[in-house]
Amino acid sequence: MEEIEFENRVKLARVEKGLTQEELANLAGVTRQTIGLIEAGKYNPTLKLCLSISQITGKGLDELFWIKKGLRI
Amino acid sequence: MEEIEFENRVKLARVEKGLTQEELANLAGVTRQTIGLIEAGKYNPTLKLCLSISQITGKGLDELFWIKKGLRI
DNA sequence: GCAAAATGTCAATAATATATTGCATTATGA
DNA sequence: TCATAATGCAATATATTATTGACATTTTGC
Repeated sequence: MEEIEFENRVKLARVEKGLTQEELANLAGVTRQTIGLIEAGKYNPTLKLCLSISQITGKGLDELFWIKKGLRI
Repeated sequence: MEEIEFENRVKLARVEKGLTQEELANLAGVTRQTIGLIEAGKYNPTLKLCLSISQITGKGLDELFWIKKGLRI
Protein backbone atom coordinates (compact mmCIF):
# COMPACT_ATOMS: atom_id res chain seq x y z
CA MET A 1 0.00 0.00 0.00
CA GLU A 2 3.04 2.25 0.35
CA GLU A 3 3.25 4.97 -2.25
CA ILE A 4 6.27 4.01 -4.28
CA GLU A 5 8.63 6.47 -5.94
CA PHE A 6 11.31 5.47 -8.34
CA GLU A 7 14.40 6.81 -10.05
CA ASN A 8 16.01 6.00 -13.38
CA ARG A 9 19.20 6.11 -15.38
CA VAL A 10 17.61 6.39 -18.82
CA LYS A 11 19.39 9.59 -19.78
CA LEU A 12 22.80 8.15 -18.96
CA ALA A 13 22.07 4.96 -20.89
CA ARG A 14 20.82 6.95 -23.86
CA VAL A 15 23.83 9.28 -23.95
CA GLU A 16 26.19 6.32 -23.67
CA LYS A 17 24.64 5.02 -26.86
CA GLY A 18 25.06 8.41 -28.54
CA LEU A 19 21.33 8.86 -29.05
CA THR A 20 19.19 11.99 -28.81
CA GLN A 21 15.83 11.86 -27.07
CA GLU A 22 14.20 11.93 -30.47
CA GLU A 23 16.29 9.04 -31.81
CA LEU A 24 15.58 6.89 -28.77
CA ALA A 25 11.91 7.81 -29.05
CA ASN A 26 11.82 6.73 -32.69
CA LEU A 27 13.56 3.46 -31.94
CA ALA A 28 11.19 2.78 -29.06
CA GLY A 29 8.14 3.79 -31.07
CA VAL A 30 7.09 6.67 -28.83
CA THR A 31 7.33 10.43 -29.02
CA ARG A 32 10.19 12.66 -27.94
CA GLN A 33 8.02 14.12 -25.19
CA THR A 34 7.44 10.73 -23.64
CA ILE A 35 11.17 10.05 -23.38
CA GLY A 36 11.78 13.54 -22.01
CA LEU A 37 9.21 13.09 -19.28
CA ILE A 38 10.55 9.70 -18.27
CA GLU A 39 14.10 11.05 -18.03
CA ALA A 40 12.83 13.93 -15.94
CA GLY A 41 11.19 11.44 -13.56
CA LYS A 42 7.79 12.97 -14.28
CA TYR A 43 6.03 9.79 -14.98
CA ASN A 44 5.42 6.18 -14.86
CA PRO A 45 5.96 4.38 -18.17
CA THR A 46 4.46 1.06 -19.16
CA LEU A 47 6.47 -2.14 -18.91
CA LYS A 48 6.56 -2.53 -22.69
CA LEU A 49 8.22 0.84 -23.06
CA CYS A 50 10.71 0.02 -20.29
CA LEU A 51 11.58 -3.22 -22.04
CA SER A 52 12.09 -1.37 -25.34
CA ILE A 53 14.42 1.11 -23.69
CA SER A 54 16.23 -1.76 -22.01
CA GLN A 55 16.71 -3.55 -25.30
CA ILE A 56 17.82 -0.45 -27.19
CA THR A 57 20.30 0.72 -24.58
CA GLY A 58 21.58 -2.75 -23.71
CA LYS A 59 20.89 -2.17 -20.00
CA GLY A 60 18.82 -4.43 -17.76
CA LEU A 61 15.57 -3.19 -16.28
CA ASP A 62 17.11 -3.22 -12.82
CA GLU A 63 20.02 -1.07 -14.01
CA LEU A 64 17.63 1.46 -15.52
CA PHE A 65 14.90 1.70 -12.87
CA TRP A 66 14.86 1.32 -9.10
CA ILE A 67 12.81 2.25 -6.08
CA LYS A 68 13.85 5.48 -4.45
CA LYS A 69 15.07 4.71 -0.98
CA GLY A 70 13.46 7.04 1.51
CA LEU A 71 16.28 9.18 2.81
CA ARG A 72 15.35 9.06 6.45
CA ILE A 73 17.89 10.59 8.79
CA MET B 1 9.38 0.54 -33.92
CA GLU B 2 9.11 -3.27 -33.51
CA GLU B 3 6.00 -4.43 -31.73
CA ILE B 4 7.31 -5.92 -28.52
CA GLU B 5 5.75 -8.83 -26.67
CA PHE B 6 6.80 -9.93 -23.24
CA GLU B 7 6.44 -12.78 -20.78
CA ASN B 8 6.50 -12.87 -17.00
CA ARG B 9 7.07 -15.06 -13.98
CA VAL B 10 4.80 -13.20 -11.57
CA LYS B 11 2.65 -16.19 -10.70
CA LEU B 12 5.67 -18.31 -9.80
CA ALA B 13 7.16 -15.55 -7.68
CA ARG B 14 3.85 -14.98 -5.92
CA VAL B 15 3.28 -18.67 -5.16
CA GLU B 16 6.84 -18.99 -3.86
CA LYS B 17 5.94 -16.33 -1.32
CA GLY B 18 2.75 -18.18 -0.36
CA LEU B 19 0.53 -15.31 -1.46
CA THR B 20 -2.87 -15.36 -3.17
CA GLN B 21 -3.60 -12.97 -6.02
CA GLU B 22 -5.71 -10.96 -3.64
CA GLU B 23 -2.96 -10.73 -1.01
CA LEU B 24 -0.39 -9.66 -3.55
CA ALA B 25 -2.89 -7.17 -4.94
CA ASN B 26 -3.47 -5.67 -1.49
CA LEU B 27 0.23 -5.44 -0.78
CA ALA B 28 0.82 -3.78 -4.14
CA GLY B 29 -2.15 -1.47 -3.75
CA VAL B 30 -4.07 -2.70 -6.80
CA THR B 31 -7.07 -4.98 -7.32
CA ARG B 32 -7.09 -8.75 -7.62
CA GLN B 33 -8.16 -8.45 -11.26
CA THR B 34 -5.12 -6.41 -12.15
CA ILE B 35 -2.80 -9.08 -10.78
CA GLY B 36 -4.78 -11.81 -12.51
CA LEU B 37 -4.54 -10.08 -15.87
CA ILE B 38 -0.83 -9.49 -15.52
CA GLU B 39 -0.21 -13.12 -14.63
CA ALA B 40 -2.30 -14.18 -17.63
CA GLY B 41 -0.13 -11.98 -19.86
CA LYS B 42 -3.16 -9.95 -20.84
CA TYR B 43 -1.68 -6.63 -20.16
CA ASN B 44 1.02 -4.20 -19.83
CA PRO B 45 1.46 -2.90 -16.27
CA THR B 46 3.05 0.37 -15.29
CA LEU B 47 6.61 0.50 -14.02
CA LYS B 48 5.49 1.45 -10.52
CA LEU B 49 3.40 -1.68 -10.26
CA CYS B 50 6.25 -3.82 -11.60
CA LEU B 51 8.56 -2.32 -8.99
CA SER B 52 6.03 -3.04 -6.23
CA ILE B 53 5.73 -6.65 -7.32
CA SER B 54 9.50 -6.88 -7.51
CA GLN B 55 9.86 -5.54 -3.99
CA ILE B 56 7.14 -7.74 -2.52
CA THR B 57 8.34 -10.96 -4.13
CA GLY B 58 12.03 -10.24 -3.67
CA LYS B 59 12.71 -10.82 -7.37
CA GLY B 60 14.47 -8.40 -9.72
CA LEU B 61 12.58 -6.79 -12.57
CA ASP B 62 14.65 -8.76 -15.05
CA GLU B 63 13.76 -12.02 -13.32
CA LEU B 64 10.07 -11.19 -13.46
CA PHE B 65 9.67 -9.70 -16.94
CA TRP B 66 11.43 -10.30 -20.25
CA ILE B 67 10.95 -9.82 -23.97
CA LYS B 68 9.45 -12.80 -25.72
CA LYS B 69 11.99 -14.06 -28.17
CA GLY B 70 10.39 -14.53 -31.57
CA LEU B 71 10.47 -18.26 -32.13
CA ARG B 72 11.57 -18.17 -35.74
CA ILE B 73 12.43 -21.56 -37.21
C1' DG C 1 28.34 35.54 -31.16
C1' DC C 2 25.43 33.08 -34.21
C1' DA C 3 22.75 29.32 -36.24
C1' DA C 4 21.13 24.93 -35.71
C1' DA C 5 20.12 21.10 -32.93
C1' DA C 6 18.41 19.38 -28.74
C1' DT C 7 15.55 19.72 -24.94
C1' DG C 8 11.73 21.70 -21.91
C1' DT C 9 7.05 22.63 -21.49
C1' DC C 10 2.11 23.52 -22.31
C1' DA C 11 -2.58 22.42 -23.85
C1' DA C 12 -5.78 19.42 -26.04
C1' DT C 13 -6.94 14.87 -27.28
C1' DA C 14 -6.63 9.76 -27.76
C1' DA C 15 -5.41 5.35 -26.02
C1' DT C 16 -5.10 2.23 -22.41
C1' DA C 17 -4.15 0.76 -17.44
C1' DT C 18 -6.72 0.15 -13.44
C1' DA C 19 -11.09 0.13 -10.47
C1' DT C 20 -15.47 -1.73 -9.43
C1' DT C 21 -19.13 -4.95 -9.33
C1' DG C 22 -21.02 -9.19 -10.03
C1' DC C 23 -21.19 -13.83 -11.21
C1' DA C 24 -19.07 -18.28 -13.07
C1' DT C 25 -15.61 -21.72 -12.63
C1' DT C 26 -11.93 -24.19 -10.54
C1' DA C 27 -9.10 -25.67 -6.54
C1' DT C 28 -8.70 -27.10 -1.72
C1' DG C 29 -9.44 -29.11 2.61
C1' DA C 30 -12.47 -31.10 6.07
C1' DT D 1 -19.11 -34.74 -1.24
C1' DC D 2 -19.64 -30.27 0.37
C1' DA D 3 -18.34 -25.73 1.70
C1' DT D 4 -15.26 -22.34 0.99
C1' DA D 5 -11.38 -20.08 -0.97
C1' DA D 6 -9.19 -18.78 -5.07
C1' DT D 7 -9.30 -17.56 -9.67
C1' DG D 8 -11.42 -16.29 -14.25
C1' DC D 9 -14.06 -13.22 -16.81
C1' DA D 10 -17.23 -9.39 -18.62
C1' DA D 11 -19.10 -4.61 -18.65
C1' DT D 12 -18.59 -0.11 -17.47
C1' DA D 13 -16.26 3.90 -15.22
C1' DT D 14 -12.12 6.45 -14.06
C1' DA D 15 -7.23 7.74 -14.01
C1' DT D 16 -3.11 8.23 -16.24
C1' DT D 17 0.02 7.28 -20.13
C1' DA D 18 0.98 8.72 -24.61
C1' DT D 19 0.22 11.67 -28.89
C1' DT D 20 0.39 15.90 -31.36
C1' DG D 21 1.61 20.51 -32.41
C1' DA D 22 3.51 24.68 -31.15
C1' DC D 23 6.69 27.61 -29.04
C1' DA D 24 10.42 28.75 -25.47
C1' DT D 25 14.87 27.75 -23.71
C1' DT D 26 19.26 25.61 -23.57
C1' DT D 27 23.36 23.31 -25.83
C1' DT D 28 26.56 22.66 -29.26
C1' DG D 29 29.65 23.50 -32.97
C1' DC D 30 31.31 26.74 -36.26
